[in-house]
Amino acid sequence: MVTIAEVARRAGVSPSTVSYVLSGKRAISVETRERVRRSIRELGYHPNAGARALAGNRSHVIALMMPLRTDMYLPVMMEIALAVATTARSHNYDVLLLTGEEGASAVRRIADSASADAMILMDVELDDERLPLLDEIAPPAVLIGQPADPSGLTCVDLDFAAAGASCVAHLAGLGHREIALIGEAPAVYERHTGFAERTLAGARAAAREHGVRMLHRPTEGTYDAVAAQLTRVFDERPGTTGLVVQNEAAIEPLLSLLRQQGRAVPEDISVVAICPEQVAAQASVRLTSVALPAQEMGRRAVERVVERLDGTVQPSLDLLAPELTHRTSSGPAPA
Amino acid sequence: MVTIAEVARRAGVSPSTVSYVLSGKRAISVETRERVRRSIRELGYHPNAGARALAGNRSHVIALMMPLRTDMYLPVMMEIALAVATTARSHNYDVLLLTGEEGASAVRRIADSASADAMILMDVELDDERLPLLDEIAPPAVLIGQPADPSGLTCVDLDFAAAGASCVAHLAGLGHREIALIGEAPAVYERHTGFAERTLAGARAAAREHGVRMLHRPTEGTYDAVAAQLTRVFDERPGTTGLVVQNEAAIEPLLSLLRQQGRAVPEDISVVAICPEQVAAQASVRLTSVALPAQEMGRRAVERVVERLDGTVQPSLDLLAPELTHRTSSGPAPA
DNA sequence: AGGCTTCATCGAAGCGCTTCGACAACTGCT
DNA sequence: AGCAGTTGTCGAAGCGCTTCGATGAAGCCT
Repeated sequence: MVTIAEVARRAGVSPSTVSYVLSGKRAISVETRERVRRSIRELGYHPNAGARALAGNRSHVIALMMPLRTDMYLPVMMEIALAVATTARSHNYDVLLLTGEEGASAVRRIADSASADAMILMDVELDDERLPLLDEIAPPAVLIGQPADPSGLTCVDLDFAAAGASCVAHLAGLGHREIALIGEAPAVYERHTGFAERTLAGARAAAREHGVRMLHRPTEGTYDAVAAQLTRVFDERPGTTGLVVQNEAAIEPLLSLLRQQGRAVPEDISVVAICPEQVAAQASVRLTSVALPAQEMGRRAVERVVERLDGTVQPSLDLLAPELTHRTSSGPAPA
Repeated sequence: MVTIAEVARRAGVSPSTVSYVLSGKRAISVETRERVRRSIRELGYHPNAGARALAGNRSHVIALMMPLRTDMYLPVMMEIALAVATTARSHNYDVLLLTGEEGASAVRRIADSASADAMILMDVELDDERLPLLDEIAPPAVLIGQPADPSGLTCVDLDFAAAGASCVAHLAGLGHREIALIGEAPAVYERHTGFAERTLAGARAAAREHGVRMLHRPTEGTYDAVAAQLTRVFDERPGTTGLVVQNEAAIEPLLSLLRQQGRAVPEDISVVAICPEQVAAQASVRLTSVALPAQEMGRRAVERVVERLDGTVQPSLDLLAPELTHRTSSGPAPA
């Protein structure tokens, strides 16, 4: 194992000088700096992480806590996690992956053991059990998602209310007067998941504003469940000409069912989805959609973390504006 | 911050005694042990990770390296990652998440800085650039996937050759005589990804053995690409009555297309997939499938790591036997 | 009873790094 | 010429833990 002492010896300086070259916390002459750098390169030196954490009081690690529920959105979560990890690396942090399984106690453990300098909590729920703990611990936390009361917290999230509204506005602008929101599984609403409720609220408000009638139908992602909900929609509101879908699993079944029923997209019925770009672009119909900017959220979360870590910025709510991309699944309402 | 010294003082013992209670490396009387434990509990003590790593020469961290390519299988990777993390926790390890982006140099960095006691490499390719490095570093590595030459390495993987074979055998057993393997994207084969090639080889061998004719058609996961490949299959071999699908993205488009073409599943055509259980069970037709045991692989990988870490076991190739579940998408070949 | 083990505990060293204060060598004033 | 300030470097302390050797007490044998 290569130590800082060996690097120092080879460069003809003291260990502390090497440390200062590495951290830049004191001025070092150009020649010395270069000599040290060369020595580091030639020996392939990487500072011992434990020693560095102990002496420096920072671990150079960001903890990433998965949601308590991992029954859904695996791809989205993975995308966020990858974005967090790569962005973190670009700021010289590593990422510790914590599962929801350990629950709130993981927050305590990581904080107490100084395993991480900061934490990112994914997919926080409106009333997340981990939140009260955040006040009691030293390392700053950034939330992906939005709890009921985000005051005093640093949050990054898509503005789901605006996303719901923009889907409705899009359809209204195309002349649709009766629409339905095909939502997440009922369980998601029952546990008051923030993003689902905010999307719904945003959509309802927009519907009111534009004088559009809107049904809300939560659904499981299975083919049969989607079929049942779709039938209900058209039974109750035969004049429905627009669908907003916020349920990744339901998308393909839905398109497939419409095809089977002889309802052409977008001639007879328009579909707007709230889902990852990739899903929208790869679906059997190229879907008009509001993107779920997973990567962007991961990236921003890390940037908020870094800011908190090396400046004294205020906690803030960072809502990404939804971007609706018009593809081929939506068009003017049939006459 | 609570230190071991405080725990010791409160329990009326020396710090070293507390350490021995924690590690169990020396005999401690029952009363002392209990007193120390109580003290730990009451103070909410968690050992400082950095100090522990430095003094003990083990970080209690397992590094999980994502594949170099992350363009695919995000849900599967996420499942593996979650299984790795939870299993690791149950053995008192944390997991450091490394992206492929950093490439092979991440192996060096983690080893040199002693950031992890072991590493798990996901989705290794036949000729993975990270492999040569593994010989040069101290921490043991476990691979998920199988390189060209697995000798001397500890690997965990589904037995894809057997998986391919069992799909073909299943169809052959139902009387099918002409089948097609709808595979991953061409790029996957071009870069010689192990699992895709082994599946193909296994399927081919089984086809030969059972006297079945088999076409192999790699395909992108888009609707249009699947449609094109499907057309080609039925043009070239109108007698095709069985499909093996190894391409998650292609599944729904495929089922949807068959429906549109008026080919009933499984009356006219049988479909067998190699995909995660959940996908097979939630598809628009309940698919006969060989499961991709993501969780099991993650779990096993950690167990191999732990074995390597605290015993001296030999490197080994751990191939999971494929399990084919018969659902409603496959049946007797039409007369 | 004296010497040997065994058991339970302690004290101190040291893991590799960061950081603080000290200091020598310059610089630029007056 | 003499002094204050600046710049570049060093030595040493100390971060909180593990572990090694030492030690005292207790139990066992002859």
